[in-house]
Amino acid sequence: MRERSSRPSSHTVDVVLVTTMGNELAILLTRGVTERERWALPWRTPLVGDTLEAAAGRVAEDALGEPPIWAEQIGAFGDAKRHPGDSEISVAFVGLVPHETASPGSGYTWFPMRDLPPLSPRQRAIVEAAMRTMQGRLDQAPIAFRLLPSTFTLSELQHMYELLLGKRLHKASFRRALQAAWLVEPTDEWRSEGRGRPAQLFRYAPKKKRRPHRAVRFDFLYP
Amino acid sequence: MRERSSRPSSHTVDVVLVTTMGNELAILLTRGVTERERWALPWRTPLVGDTLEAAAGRVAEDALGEPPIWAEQIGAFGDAKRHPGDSEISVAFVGLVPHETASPGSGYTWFPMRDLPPLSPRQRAIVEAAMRTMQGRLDQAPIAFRLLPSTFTLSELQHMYELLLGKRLHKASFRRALQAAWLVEPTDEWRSEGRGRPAQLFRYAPKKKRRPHRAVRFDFLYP
DNA sequence: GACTTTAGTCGCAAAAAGTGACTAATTCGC
DNA sequence: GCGAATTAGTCACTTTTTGCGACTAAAGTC
Repeated sequence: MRERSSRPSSHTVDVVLVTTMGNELAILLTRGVTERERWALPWRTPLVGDTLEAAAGRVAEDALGEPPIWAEQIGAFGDAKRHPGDSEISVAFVGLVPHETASPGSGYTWFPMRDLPPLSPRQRAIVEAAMRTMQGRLDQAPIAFRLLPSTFTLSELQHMYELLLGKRLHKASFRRALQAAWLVEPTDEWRSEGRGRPAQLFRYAPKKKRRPHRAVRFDFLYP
Repeated sequence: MRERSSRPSSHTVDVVLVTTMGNELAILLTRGVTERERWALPWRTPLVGDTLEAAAGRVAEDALGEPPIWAEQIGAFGDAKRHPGDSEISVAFVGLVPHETASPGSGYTWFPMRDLPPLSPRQRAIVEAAMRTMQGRLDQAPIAFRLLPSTFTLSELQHMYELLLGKRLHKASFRRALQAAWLVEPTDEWRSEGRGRPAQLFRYAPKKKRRPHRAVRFDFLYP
């Protein structure tokens, strides 16, 4: 092993772990090791030879005892803003975790997105980017399905999407898009949930689909 | 200044500088400083206190004498794959440069995308990601316009998009999308380009637009 | 003047998206 | 038992967007 490789890393892997808590999104925070007075995203310094993805997975397992059902790199964040671990740059990831099976270890707490404690400027930026990245992936990867049990009602699925996207969806449109994408198939079970008509249970069962063909759309955004 | 900050960085900023050469895309490569036998993406170790964006701009200026007309971070790349500079991770950027005004410094050469020399696995991955990122931004930011002179014909603009996207576009659809986005306005000049009807010159002149409202689309891709 | 070449536009058909309103099956209050 | 309330599921209509062929316009070539 070369000498340079044994030098401590100047970058950390910071992970935004997102889950659903009741009717809103929550992210996992921890009391900073070095700065005990404020909350911070879970992070670690990657081991030598570790891939970034592996390091992110390890952060999640340290915090929750299990890996996220989906994770993706957001990017590298490093500027004048201070980081709790004093690292020069943070390579940030966003990961989704089903709330039922994930039990935070000691020192870790779920915070609802609507009511986050003060974070460092860099970490605030990371959290915002995490939400954008996750929401942008929702219609490109079937990640919402894995936050639900293996069978679910279409209303449950729609509510999951609404929660993750942070906006209401029209029932008929949602189901139409779902059908067009060939993503779910009905089971022969129904679930009666208190009042109202029982709902049919579906399972995630994607079928091959031709790639949609599209030209330029000039969807320029003016924020 | 803290002691830790004066330690050399373990990350580099690698930049994929893209330009148009004749009828195809080209990227800028340089003979590696440490490994002279192979070509590599231009890179540098960011100065202490530098933002990543600033470092990327500096790389471009070192190589071409001017900053890119657009640049965006692709992400951090760091795995088992070897990097010419031996850095643990590379924070990669993609930038676009108009070919006319950019003159590569000594040791730098434009290579057409169709005919790249052997690169390290990590840098190959970076180049591929750079293209995806750039192409994904084309309909979200007016970056193609800045590769053209301040006035241009719509055919020139369409050819630029076709070059960057790597696919043909339908003329009428392209112009319709352009009109809907309120991005260009006609000048009162016309250009006669040899044979064929003279083309009207346009300039980039964006007007405010309401944000398009869209629900979930389930455009899942099966690669 | 006929032909070629490039620019620019029209208009239709098909597909996709937004949305209100309907039917269906259940529980609750009485 | 029966109507109101509640949730599920579907239909039908309208509007918007997209793909694309075909047309007209203005230049050069021979």
